[in-house]
Amino acid sequence: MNFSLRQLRYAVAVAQTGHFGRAAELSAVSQPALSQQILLLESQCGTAIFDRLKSGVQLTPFGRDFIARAQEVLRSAEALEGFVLSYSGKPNRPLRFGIIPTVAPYLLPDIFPALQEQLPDLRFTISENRTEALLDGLLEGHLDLVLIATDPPAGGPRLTVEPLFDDPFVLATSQDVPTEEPVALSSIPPDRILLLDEGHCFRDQAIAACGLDGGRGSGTFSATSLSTIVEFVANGQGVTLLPQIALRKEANNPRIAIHPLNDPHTGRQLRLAWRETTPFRTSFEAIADVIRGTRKEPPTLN
Amino acid sequence: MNFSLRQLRYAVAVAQTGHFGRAAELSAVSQPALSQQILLLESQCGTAIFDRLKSGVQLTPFGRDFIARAQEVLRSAEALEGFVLSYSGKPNRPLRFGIIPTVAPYLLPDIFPALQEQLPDLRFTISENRTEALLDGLLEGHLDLVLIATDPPAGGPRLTVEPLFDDPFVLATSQDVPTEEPVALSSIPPDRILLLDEGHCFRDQAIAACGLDGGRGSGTFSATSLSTIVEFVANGQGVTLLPQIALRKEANNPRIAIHPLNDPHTGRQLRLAWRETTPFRTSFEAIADVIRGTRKEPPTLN
DNA sequence: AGTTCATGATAATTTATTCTTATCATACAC
DNA sequence: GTGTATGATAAGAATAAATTATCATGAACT
Repeated sequence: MNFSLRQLRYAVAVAQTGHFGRAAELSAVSQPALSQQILLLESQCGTAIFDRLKSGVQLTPFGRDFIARAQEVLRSAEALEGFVLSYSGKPNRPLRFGIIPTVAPYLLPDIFPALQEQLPDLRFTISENRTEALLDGLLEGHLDLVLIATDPPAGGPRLTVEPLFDDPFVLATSQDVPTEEPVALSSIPPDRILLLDEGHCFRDQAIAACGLDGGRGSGTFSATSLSTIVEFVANGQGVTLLPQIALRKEANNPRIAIHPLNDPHTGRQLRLAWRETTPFRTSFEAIADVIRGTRKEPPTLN
Repeated sequence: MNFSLRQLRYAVAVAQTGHFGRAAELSAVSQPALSQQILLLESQCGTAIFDRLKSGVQLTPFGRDFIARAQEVLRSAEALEGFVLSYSGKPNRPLRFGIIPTVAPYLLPDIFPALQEQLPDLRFTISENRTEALLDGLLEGHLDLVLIATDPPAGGPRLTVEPLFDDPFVLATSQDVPTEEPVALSSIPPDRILLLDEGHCFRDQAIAACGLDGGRGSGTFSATSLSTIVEFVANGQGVTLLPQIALRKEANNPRIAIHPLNDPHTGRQLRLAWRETTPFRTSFEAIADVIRGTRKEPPTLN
């Protein structure tokens, strides 16, 4: 009792055509090949499925039940095959694209139109979340692709990380604070530096860049967006680091001043990450290219 | 896209054990054999089903859906296999046994207890009908086995016919009709011979034995059982042929007389018939043996 | 750091399965 | 009869799938 899907397909073909020769043709094999498999199947069943009559091939009473159940097997096998086909190659559903909050508002205006123009077959569902949540979503299968600014930790299903470009940091102060440029981060009083909430990678990066003690929390500030921080800065409540990509939007604020840092390597690297085992690797690589392309074509303000 | 049940079974085994080696053991194959099939399956899918981590094997998001559907395929395949197993070998349901009316009341008292004793695993549903209806039922699948007294016609699914024993005919007359024995059938006035309704094979056989013109119907008689005919005979309305197996019952009637025929070969042969392609051939052959056995063991009267 | 162990992948070979072509057997039609 | 249609059978070639042996890699533990 060890039939194969192939045997079932042959048997159903015979049942449908009522003719071994035509069933073989339908199955794109020679008639003896099909005959042999049917014979084998019948011997495995211990009884005949078909009555070979001169007037044509008919189902035995056993065969009627057998074929009905065999069709059920084939139906579910076809459902599986359809699922696989729909999944492989080009995605047939919106790609779930997660982006960290310190990137999304600044990059999306560039990359979303570019993606729609250059990869019109792809659709997207964008979600904004912190790095950890994004990586979880990736591993759980809730997300297909994430844009982050750190190297994901090992452990768990492996990820492919595709670097996009570097994003240097600059210092934002209120307009009325005189500063010589380029600024040395070490010259800034630690308690003047405004940071995002815990959990934002940009907070950790800013802490590292300024050589601060991460454990200390001023506690009085709570900001989940750079725009909010910029408002604090504009009101003279302190200074902050900003990633360069944020400048086009945030530097419009006339009440703040932007200052380059004396260490030009202070910054972050933006990257795409996806499950190494994704079916959409090719699409993701194309997306990375498109995103890199947006850095050149529209000459950024900053 | 041409996966096999075997590949699906391997994949489900890996999903269940989370371990290629144990999955191979469970599937009773070597680990490389299973690995190869999984790899092949994944390449057919165009994407990975499993993430091979050091901490164990996990399903990819795609793999979760894939395995769920694969299990559905395997479930229906197992249902088919279960059906086949339940069908093959010993029948697991009552065998539908059809018997012609001129045999059933006379043979059943012998063979039913014998079958129950000698083949206790088998159960029966007995139905009484004329030959043509029985053969139809056999071909339609409503009956498994029939006991008839003629050679079934060719055409339609082929039947296996297993002869049981000969059943000679005798003449029944009313008690007050003096007759010299053995009787020559030709000596009987045709219009004195009482016959069963159309469609009973025994009617045709009696007509043939007496050399009558089958077309002619006396019209005034309508009898569907030999017992009724015997009552007619007892009342002096004519004579009839009786099969020997009927005598034990019918010859108890004190108002009739039984006379052997001068041609000892006049009679019928009882036979079992079943579909050549039945799964129960072995059981049917055993049944034939049991029925033949009943002719010897209980020494029949006359 | 180096060693060992566990685990899955890979390679080479053998074994099973499934195909193909050619041919046969049988019933039916004319 | 003779030809035609149909499914079964035979023999050998082609594929598919198994086996054993070995490798590669990362984790665990001296």
